[in-house]
Amino acid sequence: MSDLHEPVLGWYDAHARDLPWRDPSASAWSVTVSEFMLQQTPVARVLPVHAAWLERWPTPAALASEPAGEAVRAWGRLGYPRRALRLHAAAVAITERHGGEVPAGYDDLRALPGIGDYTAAAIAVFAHTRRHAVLDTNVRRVLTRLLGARELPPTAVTVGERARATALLPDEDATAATWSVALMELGALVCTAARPRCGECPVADACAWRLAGYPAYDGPPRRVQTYDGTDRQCRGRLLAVLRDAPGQVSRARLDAAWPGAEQRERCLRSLLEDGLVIRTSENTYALP
DNA sequence: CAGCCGTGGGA
DNA sequence: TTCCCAAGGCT
Repeated sequence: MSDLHEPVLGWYDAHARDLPWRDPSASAWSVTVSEFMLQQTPVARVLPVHAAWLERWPTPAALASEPAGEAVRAWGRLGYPRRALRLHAAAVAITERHGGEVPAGYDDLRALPGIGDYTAAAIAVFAHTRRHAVLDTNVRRVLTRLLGARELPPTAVTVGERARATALLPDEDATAATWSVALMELGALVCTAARPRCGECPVADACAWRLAGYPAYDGPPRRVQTYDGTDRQCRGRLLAVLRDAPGQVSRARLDAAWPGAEQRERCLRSLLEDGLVIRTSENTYALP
């Protein structure tokens, strides 16, 4: 038992947020939906959409029985709407290949659309209490500071990071699961990317980064993605028109949503290629 | 594998 | 106001 376990688990017990997908009664499907929605979207914005989603589609089969466009519409403004498409596709696969039950094994989960290393581990651990390292951006930042004496982790997960995270897992499955969610929560609430609250950290005394005097990040520059005027913004505008309309939308309505014709054409084409939009007639479009 | 894929809120 | 994100995945 690492001497980090007790203080971190104790801190989590006292300070963890009461989130619906963490409730003991939460289904594996609820956890799955939350993990898709939380991919790059803050908790506060996920909460209401997650509740509405579970109310409408309490099981994977319920979602799978509806057109993918309904998932895109219900996704609302969470961003990255391809996630809605992938969640719908995952529901279909779960229904067809796993009898409607969210699989518990990492490999089965990893094979589902929209589920990468992080999400497969998260569902296996948080929904099925499996013992597996969960390496999200929060956990990576916490462990990098605590053990690596650096401010931020490298761009991609390294074998060393994974080995350290795995070696640090408590022996018991349930304790390991709580440990993983506790590290995530610590990263989200205390060991934040900017302005870490070391005064509130249960393992500040053991933190290699703090003990080294908080050396500044020295890796490759981390690019800030621009947004205004990009294809992402244009796609967002076009899709918002489709989402907010009950049925089909005329080409003119879409044209009015973005000024640049060339960029608008490119983006509409890419939305069609992604399957987020379908053409319903010569001059009308709709959600799939 | 670096770049692309949305969005709205906090500092 | 402007900047910087926030529980990734895919190609």
